[in-house]
Amino acid sequence: MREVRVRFAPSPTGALHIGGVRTALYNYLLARQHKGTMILRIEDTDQNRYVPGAEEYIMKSLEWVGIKIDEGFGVGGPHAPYRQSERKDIYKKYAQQLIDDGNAYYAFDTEQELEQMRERLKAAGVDNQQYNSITRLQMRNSLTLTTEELKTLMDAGTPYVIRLKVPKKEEIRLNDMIRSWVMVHSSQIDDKVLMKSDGMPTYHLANVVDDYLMKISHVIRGEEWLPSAPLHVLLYRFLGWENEMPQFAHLPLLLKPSGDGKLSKRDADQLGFPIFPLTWNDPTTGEEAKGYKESGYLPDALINFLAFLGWNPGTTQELFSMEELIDAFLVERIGKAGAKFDILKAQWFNQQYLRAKSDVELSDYLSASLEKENIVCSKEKSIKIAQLMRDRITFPKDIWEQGKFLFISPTSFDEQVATKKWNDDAVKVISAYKEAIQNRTDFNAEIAKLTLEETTALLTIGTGKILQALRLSITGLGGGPDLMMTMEIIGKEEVVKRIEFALATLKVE
RNA sequence: GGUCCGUUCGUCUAGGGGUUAGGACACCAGAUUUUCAUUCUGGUAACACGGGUUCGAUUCCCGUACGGACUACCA
Repeated sequence: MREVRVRFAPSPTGALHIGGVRTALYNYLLARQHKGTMILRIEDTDQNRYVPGAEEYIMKSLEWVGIKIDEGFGVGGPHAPYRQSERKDIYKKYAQQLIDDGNAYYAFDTEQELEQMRERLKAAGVDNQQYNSITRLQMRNSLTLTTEELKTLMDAGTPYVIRLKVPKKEEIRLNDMIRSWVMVHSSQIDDKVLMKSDGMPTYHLANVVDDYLMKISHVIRGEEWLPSAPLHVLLYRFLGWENEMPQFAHLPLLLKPSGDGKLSKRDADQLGFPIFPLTWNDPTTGEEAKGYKESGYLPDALINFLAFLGWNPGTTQELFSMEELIDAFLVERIGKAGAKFDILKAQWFNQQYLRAKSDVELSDYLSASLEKENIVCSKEKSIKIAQLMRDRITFPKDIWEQGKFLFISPTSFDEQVATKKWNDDAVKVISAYKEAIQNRTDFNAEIAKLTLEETTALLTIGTGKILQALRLSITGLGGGPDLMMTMEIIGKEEVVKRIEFALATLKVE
């Protein structure tokens, strides 16, 4: 196998879509597995769609999920520059070579003329209204114009494009690593524009030229490129690079959760989950789209989830670190069908990864939340809380959000629980219990429990009967983590105060 | 419309000519938790359809249906 060199080649037209992250991931896994090179190339040949900040965003996103770039944009390397807009002259040279060899030609048709052609063909009942081996003979291009006409147009500076001269009748085949042989007849491919009138190449030319020059060994990209892949094969051939042609792998698409179709930002917004790795402030619309990071997803969990969308190791193992993914990854095991995006599964992965964190790490998450709320809390206490909450959380912020009552006394009480559980027995026990713990000089979960048992035994009321009422009086809620530990964390003084407030506020129906 | 690609539980998928079609998420039930969550145990649930080939097809072939992608001087 030749040296593995793969590239991730996004367009800086906005934030990096989650599907793009998966594409980058698969490229990265292959590169790392073979001790190869991961290259980042910016495909910004469409000047109109360039969005400032997008390049920066892409790099930051890849960094966050743990995809390291070995060579390319922002890093440098032997094939710089890695921004296509800075490689104009290179493409021009190869476009010229294609023209010289008779594999491409100049075309002067205006937008209106192209439109007219399509209309005409449509009216004539032709299925394929494209610029091809037949229609090119009726258009204004260097194949139909005389040498003088051509010269006149050129001298006058008439805008033109360079089009590929696709052969009339030929079977073009391509061996895709995921789909095996794909065959397309050349009559189905149109004479694609290679160089635009603004002097920029189109994706097709730039892509093939760069992949060749950068010695790319595998092109792993989205399925949307499959229909034009034969065109790329043709370009490799015309340029004389067929032997250096990379291997192709066209990835199945990420589909929206309900119904079918490509996963879009709109779907994600509607269903309330992120579509971008990092929060993105769209400079054109001014809109802010929350990212996975800011929503509390851990990068490792996201990666694990994404890796399994369209790929699996063939075993029952589900949890994979990046290192394990690198080991296990196999392009051949990538599925063919599109995968629906299921945010619930992503959350499950997040939960798994969150739980694997140490108490100290979890307590750091809590500290971050507390800082925002201007609440001071000792490290020992926050570690205790982390231990208490660890099996109950999906996101880091849950420690705070589900444990607020540890810091804030209730001002209201769960009504349903109050009606059901707040009765004479409960009031009796809780009042006595309050007295009992007030008389204790020391206090912790163990003592809280013993005292409660003593109290209920004395009053001959089952502990279980009043426990929820006690919880209600202290937290205002009907459910939650271990109550004794909760009391220990809250502390005796505060527990007494809360019970007093509950006793004064809650009435027996 | 045309071209290309695809189709196994609701979802992600394993499997592959003869299997009780396996796992995970979700869902439901039971146990544990003096609550809720966790955890554990169990359960519901799938080979799109029609023809071939074959002793036998979910698996191979061909159609059909359905879905998707592409069909720009966008990538």
